[in-house]
Amino acid sequence: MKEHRNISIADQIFEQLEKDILSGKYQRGEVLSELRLSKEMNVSRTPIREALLRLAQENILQETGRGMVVIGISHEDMLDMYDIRLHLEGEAARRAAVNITEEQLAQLQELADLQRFYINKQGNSSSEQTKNLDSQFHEVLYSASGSKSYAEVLIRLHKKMSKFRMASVSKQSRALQSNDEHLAICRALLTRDPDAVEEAVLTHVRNAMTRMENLAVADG
Amino acid sequence: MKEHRNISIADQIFEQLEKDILSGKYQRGEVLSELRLSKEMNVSRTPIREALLRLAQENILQETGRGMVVIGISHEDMLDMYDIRLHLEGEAARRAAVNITEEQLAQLQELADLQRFYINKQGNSSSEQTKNLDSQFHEVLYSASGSKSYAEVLIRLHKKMSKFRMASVSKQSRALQSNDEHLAICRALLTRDPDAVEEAVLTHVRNAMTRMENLAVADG
DNA sequence: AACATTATAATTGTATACAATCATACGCAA
DNA sequence: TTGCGTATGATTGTATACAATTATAATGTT
Repeated sequence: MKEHRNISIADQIFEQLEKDILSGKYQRGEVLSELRLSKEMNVSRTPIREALLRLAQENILQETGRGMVVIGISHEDMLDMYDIRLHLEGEAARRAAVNITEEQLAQLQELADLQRFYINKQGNSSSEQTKNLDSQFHEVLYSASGSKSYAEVLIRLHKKMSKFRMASVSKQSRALQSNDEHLAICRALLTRDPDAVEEAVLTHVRNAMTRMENLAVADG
Repeated sequence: MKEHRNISIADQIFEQLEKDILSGKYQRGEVLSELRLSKEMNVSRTPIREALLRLAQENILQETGRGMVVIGISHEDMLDMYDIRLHLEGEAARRAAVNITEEQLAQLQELADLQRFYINKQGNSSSEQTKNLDSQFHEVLYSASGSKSYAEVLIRLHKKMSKFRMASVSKQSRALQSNDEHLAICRALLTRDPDAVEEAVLTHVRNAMTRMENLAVADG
C-alpha cells in the first residue's frame, strides 16, 4: 500500500533540465527562456516554469530580470559540499546511532544488499538503479538521526551531489567500494556505538571525496 | 543603479503564508488548498501555487496527494539548526577571514552601523527593518567565505530561522547585544585572523541560541 | 438501517490567454 | 553615417479554462 505519487510533467522537466545542465548541454551563462524550452520540449510553459523555479531555488539557475541564466555546479562547489558533509555527518551519525529504529536498520541493510546485487549484475541501466539506491540509503540514514533539520540539509546536499555525479561515468570497482562502506555503516549501526558509526560514516564521505578527485584527475 | 527586482505577487504570498504558518494562524496538520487560499487572498491560483511549492521545498509544507499540509518549524528544529550552524560557521568564518574583500568588509560595517541606528531609534516598524539588516549582514558574511556551497547552505538556514524569530517578540536589549556581536565580528575581520573571526562568529551563534532559549522559557 | 453504487463537488496538473515590461531593430532625420 | 524615436517582438507574471482524478454526498436496494 505504497503512496504512489504521480510523476508530473513538471517533475520530469526538472530532472531532464538538471541533467542537461550538469552534463553540459546547456552551458554556464546560457539564458533559458520559458517559451524556448516549452517549444523545445513540447509542453506548455506551466510545468517548465515550475521546473525552472525549483532549479533556481537549488542555485543551479539564477533568476535575472529576463530569463534564467545557467550557473551549474563546479568542481570546487563539489569539494565544498563534501567539506560541509564532513562537518555535519559526524554529528548526524552519532545521533543515528542512538535514535535509529529496527525498521530503519532493516531498510538500510536491504538497500545495501540490493545495491550490491545491481552492481554485480552490471546491466546497462543498472547504474541508474545503483545511484537511486544510494540516494535512498542516505535518505534513510539521515532520517535515522531523528533530526528533521539535519536530515533536510543533508538530503538536499546529497541529492544535488548525486545528480552531478550522474553526469560522470561510474566504475564498477568504485561502486563496489562505496557499497562496502555502506555495509560497514550498517554493521556499525548494529553496535549502537556513536564512535563506531561516526567513524564509518566519515570514512565513507572521505573516500567518496577521494574517489571524485581521482575521477576528476583521470578526466583532466 | 541597483537591480530593482519587482516584487511579484507570488513573492508576497510566499512571505505572507510563511508568516501565517510560523505565527500559528495556520495550524500544524491543517491542509491548505490552492483554491481556498486564492479566494482568501484574492489572487489567482498561479501565484498561490508558486508560493506553496516554494514552502514545500523549504519543508514548511508537505505535499500530499491532495493539498499541502502544514508542517511548520518546531523549537527542536530551531535548536538543531543552531547546532548545524555551530558545525559550519566556524569553517565559513575562517575562510571569510582570508577571502573577504575590502568592499564586503565595508558593507558589513555599514550594515552593522545602520542596524544600531534603527535599534536605538526603536520606531514601531524598525523591528522589521532591524531583522532585514540582520539577514543582509549574514548574507554578506557568508558570501565572504568565498564558497558558494557554504554560503548557500548557511543563507538558507539563516533565512528560515529569521522568519521563525520574526514570529516572536524581540526585545531591544537582545537586539543591542546581537548588534554588539556583529560589530565584534567586523573588528575580528579587520585583523584577518582566522582564529579571531571564528571565535567572534561562534560566540554570536552561541549567544543567539541562548537568547532564543531564554525567550522560549519566558514564553512558556 | 446498512451497504453499495452512482453522481456531484473539490482539487490538482496542464494549457492557454492576456497584460505589462523591456529590448531590439528598423526607419527617419540631421 | 550616426543618433534618436518609435514600433515590433520577446519575455515574464498573472488569470482563467479545461481535463483527470478522487473524495464526498446522495440515492436506491436489501
